[in-house]
Amino acid sequence: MRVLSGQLGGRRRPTIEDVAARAGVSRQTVSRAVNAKGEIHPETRARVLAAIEELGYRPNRLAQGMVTRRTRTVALVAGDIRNPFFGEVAHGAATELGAHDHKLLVMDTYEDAERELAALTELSHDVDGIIAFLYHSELADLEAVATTVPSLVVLNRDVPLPGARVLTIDLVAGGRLVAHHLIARGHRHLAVVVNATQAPGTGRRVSGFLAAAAEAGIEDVVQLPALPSMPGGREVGAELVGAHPEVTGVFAYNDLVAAGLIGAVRRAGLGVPDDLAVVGCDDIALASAWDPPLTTVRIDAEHVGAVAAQHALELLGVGQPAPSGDVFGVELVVRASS
Amino acid sequence: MRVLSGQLGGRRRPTIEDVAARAGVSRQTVSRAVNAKGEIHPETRARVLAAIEELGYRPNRLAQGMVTRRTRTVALVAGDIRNPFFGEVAHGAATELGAHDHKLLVMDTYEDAERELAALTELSHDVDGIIAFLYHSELADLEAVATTVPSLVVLNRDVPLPGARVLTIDLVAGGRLVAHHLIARGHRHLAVVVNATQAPGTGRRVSGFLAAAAEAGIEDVVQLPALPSMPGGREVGAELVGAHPEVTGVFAYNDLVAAGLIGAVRRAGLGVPDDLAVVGCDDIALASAWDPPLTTVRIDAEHVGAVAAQHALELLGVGQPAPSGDVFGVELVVRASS
DNA sequence: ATGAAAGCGCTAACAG
DNA sequence: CTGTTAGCGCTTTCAT
Repeated sequence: MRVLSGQLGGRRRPTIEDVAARAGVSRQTVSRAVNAKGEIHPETRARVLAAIEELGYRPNRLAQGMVTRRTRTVALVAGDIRNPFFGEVAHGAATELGAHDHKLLVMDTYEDAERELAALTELSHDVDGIIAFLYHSELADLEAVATTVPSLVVLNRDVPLPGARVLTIDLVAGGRLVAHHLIARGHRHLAVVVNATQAPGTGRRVSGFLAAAAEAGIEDVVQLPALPSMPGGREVGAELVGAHPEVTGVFAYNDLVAAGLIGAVRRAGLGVPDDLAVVGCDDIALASAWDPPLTTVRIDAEHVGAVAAQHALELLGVGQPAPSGDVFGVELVVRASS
Repeated sequence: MRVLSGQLGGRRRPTIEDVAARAGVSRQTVSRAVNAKGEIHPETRARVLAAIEELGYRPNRLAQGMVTRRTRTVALVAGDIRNPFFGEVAHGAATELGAHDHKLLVMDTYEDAERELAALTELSHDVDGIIAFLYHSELADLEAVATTVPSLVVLNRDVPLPGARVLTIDLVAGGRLVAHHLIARGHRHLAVVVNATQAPGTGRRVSGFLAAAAEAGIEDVVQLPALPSMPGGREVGAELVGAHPEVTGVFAYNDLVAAGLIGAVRRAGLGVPDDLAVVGCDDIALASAWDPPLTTVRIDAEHVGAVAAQHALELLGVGQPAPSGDVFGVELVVRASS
């Protein structure tokens, strides 16, 4: 007999069989009562429910999943849950999933190609659905994942994936908005922080920014690769000050990078926005509390998470259909950093 | 008799049986090769591994769990994953768990008593372990959870739970540090934001703060209940300005509350720290980017998450023993808001 | 309206 | 070292 470490008492968890015995019916009848499936006499049903209550019975999800092939679990695969943006997405998704008795699993990729694929591959066998912010996976790999997992929702990757939902945050527009804003304020020497984990010039927000700048006749935008985090922003801020003193306006990839960048720039003795205008992206809740309050591209992260979850659930045949449309709009929130 | 589903349409996921057939051995032998358990001839092992590779076999976690009674999943139950503090904890925990092939589930409680208990009860049947920031559960309920779930790690609740791990972040000391700091700077009229979801005067950080203030002869500390979020901080900031103009120093419960509070206070025309000194708690990564940079109680959230995960795993008999000791130290980081 | 039988895919215990 | 025998707890046919 095995002793389970950490387990206090010895009582075995009641099974459907125990309930059946107690109620004087068969397992199937209990199952019917629990799942409200198939015809069942109200009186029998009441007796079963009473037995369930008395015994404190809870269906074993594993056993259920074994036969239904569902785990009632959806995973969120994102760069780094420490980024409040993903925290907000996770919150929105978890809330929506919870309303339909599903749970949320989180997995960080660090936007690393290998980790991203490993996460998808591993999860695809263990969860009902995956909601993923993807940056590196090859289409062939994604197709394999889409075939394996019952429900796949891809954000930020405009790939053709039949059977999956491909949702887009309109960051091309976001990037354009930032460029227009900076140029309208008279800035001619621009820089943009690009995600160091991605190919140069790639990424929706960056390409939108570059396109709008080019249209305005500004072709020589400085591109600064950085990790999409506060430390990444610090490094790139120092570099900007040292190597590109002519730049007066920068699009900082996201709010975290903006925070680090602003700190570094000030430490070097320059002022924001006077010497350098800084614009972020995401509009995390705290962006308005900074010094200075951050100009940034607003994304309704919780809404994105909730809608992504709705799509995941719809693909699983649970809940109401998700709203139609596959692009989330963004807007520029002008505060004091630019 | 087996029903074959592979012939016509989509390819069926290979099972251990398929691998066994392909390698010309029994299921048990495949199992041994996969789990590196029991003696197995190296040559046989190689053949099995080859078959696994060719078929792209991955063990079904549900079926495994069915017999091992393990899901390889640990849950983090916390107030609100939108709070970057919990994001950092989640990241630390997920990283540690991932290193041992376990996954992290997240569930928010909003620090609501009912949700907290519901989360614990539901999860206790579905995961191997629970790491929980708890605020409301009765001891009897916790004992029931501890009995059900194989591994329970409780943070922030000093309750006797044999078989579980009860870890403490030394927020009593944190609260004392804040009081000493404020008093040393000459503040005599103090306020403290208390968690509106908890009983007044309760909570480690608050009681530490009040105790140290009392020892210094300050008994009439203003207590302001608020939700532990930025909106909560805004409300309480407005209230502070309107109803308690004599207060010159406030301990804001956590960094989010501090952010909201500072915003509200400024909007009312007062200066921080000149008119009001504000101290937060948690030291989330962004606290140093604010206006002004926030004085706060530093908690190494990622470390807390990682160590909590180590305890959870140790209770499950996985990985190395967690470090001894059950209290996480804190320190006061003095910046410019006080 | 209810029950009986047949597994889902895997591992533990015991043979050989 | 390897195979055989039993289930884990549940739902899905198919009877009755």
